[in-house]
Amino acid sequence: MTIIQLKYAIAVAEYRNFTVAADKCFVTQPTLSMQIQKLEAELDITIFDRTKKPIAISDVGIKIIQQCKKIVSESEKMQDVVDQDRGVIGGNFKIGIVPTIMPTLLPLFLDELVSNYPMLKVLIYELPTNELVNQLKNNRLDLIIASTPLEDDDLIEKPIYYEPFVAYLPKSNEHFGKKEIVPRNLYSNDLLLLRDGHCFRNSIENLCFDCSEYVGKFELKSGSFETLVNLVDQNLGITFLPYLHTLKLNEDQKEMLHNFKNPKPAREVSLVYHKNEVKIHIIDEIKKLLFRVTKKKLHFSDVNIISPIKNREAKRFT
Amino acid sequence: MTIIQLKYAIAVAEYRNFTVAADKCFVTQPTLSMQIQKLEAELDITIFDRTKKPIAISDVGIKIIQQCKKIVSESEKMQDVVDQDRGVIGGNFKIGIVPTIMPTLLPLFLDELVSNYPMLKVLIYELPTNELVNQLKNNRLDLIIASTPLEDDDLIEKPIYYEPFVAYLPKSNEHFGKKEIVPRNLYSNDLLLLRDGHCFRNSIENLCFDCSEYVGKFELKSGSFETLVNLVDQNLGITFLPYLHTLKLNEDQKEMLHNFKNPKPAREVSLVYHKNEVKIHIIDEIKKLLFRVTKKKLHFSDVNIISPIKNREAKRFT
DNA sequence: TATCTTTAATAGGTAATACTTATAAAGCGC
DNA sequence: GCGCTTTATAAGTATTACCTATTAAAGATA
Repeated sequence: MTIIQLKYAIAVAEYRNFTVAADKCFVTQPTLSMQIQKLEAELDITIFDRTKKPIAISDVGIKIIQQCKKIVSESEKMQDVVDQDRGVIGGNFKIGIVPTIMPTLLPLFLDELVSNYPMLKVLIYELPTNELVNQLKNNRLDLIIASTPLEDDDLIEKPIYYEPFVAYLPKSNEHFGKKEIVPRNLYSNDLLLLRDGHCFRNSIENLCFDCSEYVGKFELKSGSFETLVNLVDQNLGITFLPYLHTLKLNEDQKEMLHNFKNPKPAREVSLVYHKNEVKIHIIDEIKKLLFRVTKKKLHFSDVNIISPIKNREAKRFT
Repeated sequence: MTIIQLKYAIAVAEYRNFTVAADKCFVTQPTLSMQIQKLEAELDITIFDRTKKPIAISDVGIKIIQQCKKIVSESEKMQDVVDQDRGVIGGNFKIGIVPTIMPTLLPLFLDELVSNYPMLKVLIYELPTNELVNQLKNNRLDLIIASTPLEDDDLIEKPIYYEPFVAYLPKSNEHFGKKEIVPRNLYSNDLLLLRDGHCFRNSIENLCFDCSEYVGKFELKSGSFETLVNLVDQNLGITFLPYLHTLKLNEDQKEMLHNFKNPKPAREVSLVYHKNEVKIHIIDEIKKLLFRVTKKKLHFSDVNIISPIKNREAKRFT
């Protein structure tokens, strides 16, 4: 059994086609076919059912391919170990970011990251928190940026900034024009939120309302803050926006923003990575960069940190 | 980079000698030397400092060897995946057992296990709980038998039996001869325990006393229940014995046993394994076997389960 | 210091194997 | 049936993992 054989098997599993897989592996089809045959012979199983179109993977084959991926993934970390020892910032680096953080945070650091480290190939993935954690634990991501705390013993969280929520109220709302808003004074059935599955929704639910039984006037399948803002503008309810999202609003819209009373409700945005992460030196560099670019824009201290996990109390940070 | 190269590197790291390592790998010394050189060249590092006697491992080499072990360990699981699919009970199977469970439980099942499954090579290790958990998480053990709950999200616990504690009191003790004992009526400074580090000690501490500040009359460096029994026989204090340990006492000693009042304090003894364990079908067989051989001897139901983790309350099991 | 012992590296040759190209065979759509 | 696609097989080549024999270097011993 060689690592190359495992890579070939993974390729066939992915492309369901020996010829294409061989091409992607930069070898000829017979070479790949023979190596797969040898692997199957050594393990005394059939991984692929070649009679099916496209090629099917046997039951045991599915488990074998999973194990192959694990081995190949670990073997690819060998170079990372060396790079880390040398302090080299290079190779592939996969960052996952939750959708509610992505649009405002990514533009702040991506350009500088890629130009500072030309050897580094940065791959960005936008996924919900649970999926990010899943991928991180399965070594398909090196780092995630999400709302914390996540309370997972395998993961390390390094908070980058605390981002307060700002209420976005239509002129008709009874609290419009007030200098400071208290979360619990708002009515839950006015509240417009992103679709469920977003950790942002959990945060808001922890903040003031139990929305679990609240169906709402709308079911927002594809949720973006832009949509929510537009709905509020049409007088269909109120919403909460993370502070960074409010910076891009136009002047008319900014008049509808209402700060919460201190301690402001806020989300904690952190770098999260596996405790055994090999590329820790790269994460350190990204952490420094993020600290630098966010501290100009985010300078809030007296905040209540809202957990993205359901039914967790807020923690005050001063 | 081949898996064989990684195995060679691990062997050199273990034996600190190319010639011996080559021998253990069933190849000649030049073969092994050249493969190590190729690995070092590919990674562009030096793993071994050949000028030192015995051979030294470089700083980065230590990390590399760790990674090598991970890859080799995962690659050896490939056959386990196949075996599991076929339901084959074979190959190496490493069981770790805590010292306080080992002497009474192992004789109950080991013989049957090895004779039922002649293809299975069982390796038994006796270690304290924290070390067992550590080895289990690092894939050096397949299964551990320990006092639970351990409260670790990565591990699955399958309770096998509940073993009550029995008080072993000298004739001079004020409770001697009483039909039933209540834990909290005993005095902590009479209590003889095994050395710290044993989870059993934590269990007892959760049971009735806080022994953390209690130094005791003795410091028992090597702790066995036999020693404790002998000390009690010499009127130097009292002790608690797990029920199975009391079965081997002689008639005179059995007179000194005193049952606790229901619900009896008891420890929960479980199979503990990693949630991603590949050899789950072997564990299932062992579980069935253990259920069968222990249910004859252990039939207690109204017990208080004492946690091996410090400062945890007992849970009643009826 | 000279000699012996131990151990790793090197040289040169062989056997195994991973790869190539060319071709055959099988399955599918028309 | 015919052409198209895809995998398996055959035969040859290049690579490489391995061997034996030898050299080189470092320590130990006299």
